[in-house]
Amino acid sequence: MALRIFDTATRSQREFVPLEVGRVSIYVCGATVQAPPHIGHIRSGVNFDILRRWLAHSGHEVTFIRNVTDIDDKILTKAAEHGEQWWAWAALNESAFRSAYEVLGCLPPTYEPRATGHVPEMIELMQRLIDSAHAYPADGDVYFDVASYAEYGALSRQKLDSMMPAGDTEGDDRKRDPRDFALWKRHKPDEPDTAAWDTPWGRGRPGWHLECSAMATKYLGSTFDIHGGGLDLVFPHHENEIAQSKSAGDGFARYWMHNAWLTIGGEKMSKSLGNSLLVSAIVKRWRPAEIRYYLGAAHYRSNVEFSDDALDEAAAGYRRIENFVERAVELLGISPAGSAPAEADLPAAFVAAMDDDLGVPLALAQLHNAVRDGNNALAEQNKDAVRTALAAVHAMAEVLGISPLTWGSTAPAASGGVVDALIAAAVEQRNAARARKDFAAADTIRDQLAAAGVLIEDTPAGTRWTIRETR
RNA sequence: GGCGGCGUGGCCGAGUGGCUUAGGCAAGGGCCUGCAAAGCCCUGUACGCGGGUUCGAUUCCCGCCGCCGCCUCCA
Repeated sequence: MALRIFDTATRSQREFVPLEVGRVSIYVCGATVQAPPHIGHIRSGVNFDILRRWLAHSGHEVTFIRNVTDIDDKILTKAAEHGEQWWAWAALNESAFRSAYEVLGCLPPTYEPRATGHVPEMIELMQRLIDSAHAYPADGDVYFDVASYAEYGALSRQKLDSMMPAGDTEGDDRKRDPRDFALWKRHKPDEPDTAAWDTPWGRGRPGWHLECSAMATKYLGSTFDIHGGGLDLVFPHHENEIAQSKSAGDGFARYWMHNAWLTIGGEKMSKSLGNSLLVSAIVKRWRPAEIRYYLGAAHYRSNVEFSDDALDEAAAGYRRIENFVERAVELLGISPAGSAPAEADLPAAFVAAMDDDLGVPLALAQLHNAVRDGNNALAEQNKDAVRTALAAVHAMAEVLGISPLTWGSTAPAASGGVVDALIAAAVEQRNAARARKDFAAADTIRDQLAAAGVLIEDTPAGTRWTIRETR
């Protein structure tokens, strides 16, 4: 059975068949770097990272492009507000985005192109559109002639006639039709000189939609497999990309995937609503692997309502997996840093769940079942069964990007020799107290260690201890 | 006004015309433990409201209510 994905264009599940056997090309709309990332942005990153991992795991060589929109109206205005050059402001936020993706375990894109680095490609695309009468220059602006593309509105199922009248009125006096959208915006006197590039139609800067069409086809070819992004990009952004690229004669994306929201108080988290929770704040309260578990656990097309309790719960779920893995590694004597177990065949139910439009919730249930099997094996000290379970757990978790073996743990050895020695000494004293049945003394030591963030567990194999970050 | 999504047990969150009613978290009971912790076993009995179709609907159809998204920058 092969992967089936829900294609926004058809509003139905379609079997995924790549253009070229064994290779997959994916373009995901990344950030407009006008502000630092909030966790909703990274949810999208995690969702598409899981897609990518699943495709890679099922034997595809994946080319994954995530762009950076580093020039637009808001970048200019926000940079000005902060007294920064627009390019410095964009670079600052771009690096915040990149590190947020990285911190939460998203594999780096194959290429991460910036809009400002692809002006020649955009000019070339505009020229093709003008030559074929799908676009027209108008006093320094260049507009796409929406009426020239019969399929306009097909992706979003919008009819031009029934759209709200308001919309983007900028340049209305120069547009042939108020619904035409800007491919290129002429330079305005109050904007920095550095934010303008020369074109055959005058100096100016790219419109939002043009860059993605230009960059997607540059890196992936005129027809590619999957185009992704957040649900809010369906209209107008993706609709406009399709109009541009197909009018220019490109085949463009074959499947469209859109992730739903991280909501807060029932509403979409967004920069403009002012209800954003920045990644930089969240990572101070939960470990990255726990946040990753939280963001990835729900189906990508479901809204996820943010709450502290929900994140605590996700953290508990992750720790359940982590506890098993740590104890299994101890029993088997594998060094956590080094030799990960050989990859096991994934359980059929896990594969079936993932193939069903990335059914992570059901796949995660399989992972937890394997953890339970592993815990039972651990209780019996059955090394072979533990090894099997560990391999399965790691293999499944790795697809989801939440394997404790990859994330590393708060394992004792990581804390350094001196701390290790001190804790070991305390544990030794406690065990001596227990041996002479002085439980009051033993419990005092345990409480003191707990206050310092060291948790003690007495197991059949002896006392083990772990350091847990307190928050 | 147009287009679209959602409403499941204490909570998060899957799923399905009946059959075995996911998984996690929390709760209660038990096992284990000096006591814990971790873990394991057992328990809860849910599908917004009103109709309809059906032998049977949470699942299909119609209506209603509520919430949310897009149509303007937005993952």
